[in-house]
Amino acid sequence: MAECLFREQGYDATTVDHIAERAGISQRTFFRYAGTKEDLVLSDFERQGERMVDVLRSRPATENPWTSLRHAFEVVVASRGEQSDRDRAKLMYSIIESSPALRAAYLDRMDLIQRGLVDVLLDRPTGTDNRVVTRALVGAAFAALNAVIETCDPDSNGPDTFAADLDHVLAQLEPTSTRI
Amino acid sequence: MAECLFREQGYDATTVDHIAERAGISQRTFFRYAGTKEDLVLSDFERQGERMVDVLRSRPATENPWTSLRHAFEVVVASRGEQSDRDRAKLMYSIIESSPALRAAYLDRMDLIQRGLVDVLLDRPTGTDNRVVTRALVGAAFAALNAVIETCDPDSNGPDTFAADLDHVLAQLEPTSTRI
DNA sequence: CGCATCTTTGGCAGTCACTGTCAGCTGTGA
DNA sequence: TCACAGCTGACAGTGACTGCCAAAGATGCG
Repeated sequence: MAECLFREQGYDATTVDHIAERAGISQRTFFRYAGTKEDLVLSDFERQGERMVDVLRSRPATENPWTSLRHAFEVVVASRGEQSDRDRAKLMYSIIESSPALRAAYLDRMDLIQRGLVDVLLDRPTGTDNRVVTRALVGAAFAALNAVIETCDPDSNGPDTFAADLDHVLAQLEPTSTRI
Repeated sequence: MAECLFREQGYDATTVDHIAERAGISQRTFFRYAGTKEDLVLSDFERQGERMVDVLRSRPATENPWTSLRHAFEVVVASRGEQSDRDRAKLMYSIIESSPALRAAYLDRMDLIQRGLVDVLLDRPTGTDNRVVTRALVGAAFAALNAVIETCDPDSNGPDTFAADLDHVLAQLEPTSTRI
């Protein structure tokens, strides 16, 4: 819906009034449902984040955290299965990148997701209760994920290059002391 | 100046009009100089980022990137030398944490700094020109830095616990293939 | 069906950050 | 003293967002 407008005239140039009019509702109703103009773009990521937390919680507590995080990232990999999904993701990221405020909000959501994952890892009976290192570990894994998302060649992308790239970068980045 | 107001009544509750009035200038002049309300808080970090890029560029191109980044982070360590510096940093981070929008903007600046560091590393004649992995590496190092900043016990902080903590987390997080 | 009640919706006014424009003031050099 | 450049402030406007209230619609019950 609104994505079409964003794609056509850009995120910043599209006013909420315009979106509401196109949707056939009042501006007031728009804000009641969407919460925020940013949420139109970012709510998808938020939902992905929640699923990542769920997946992480479902992993065995004795599993290597790095491996568990890789499984959580499967949520993102899965969201890029079809070509149409990949096109949509590409569009979303180009919209996000087009507006500084939106990109900032996106990074904030990512940060919140990371905090959620950290809490899950700290809840494990095994493993350290070292918040700092766990926070850093999750941040590092996300750095790998975001690097792949960000730098992933947009076009001519084979079906599952994404998963392979992610695995490659995660392997390169795996901490020396993988068992923290 | 404005920090006092932020400390006293909170960031969001302090309007630009209020700040301008306290500074004895018009709102228009405020915006001409400060650019943005957020910049009042974040310009310090921006300057730190530039210095980090300078430091990284001054390191030998053959140096292990992880080590080079640690040297760049010395900028942050140095900015916490005195107790008064640490108090100020604590205040700044509490202000940032108090406003979602401000935290988002902070994360955005951090991201921009990382991109700057990535470009420096990619300019090195030695080393790979693998953007994805380099991006992830810098992100991982920043994850360590931010984890320490974020989780650093605010009070009863010995003089240079910060540097020690940072070294510890960076060591734990150092990628398996430290030489990428 | 009629009525009461709850929810949904829209309009209105207001706040706050931010911008463009323009007119007035200030300082500087000729 | 005059001309010109730069700084400053007032003003009006935009765009996201909120609180408030009244109208409209849906729902339940006798």
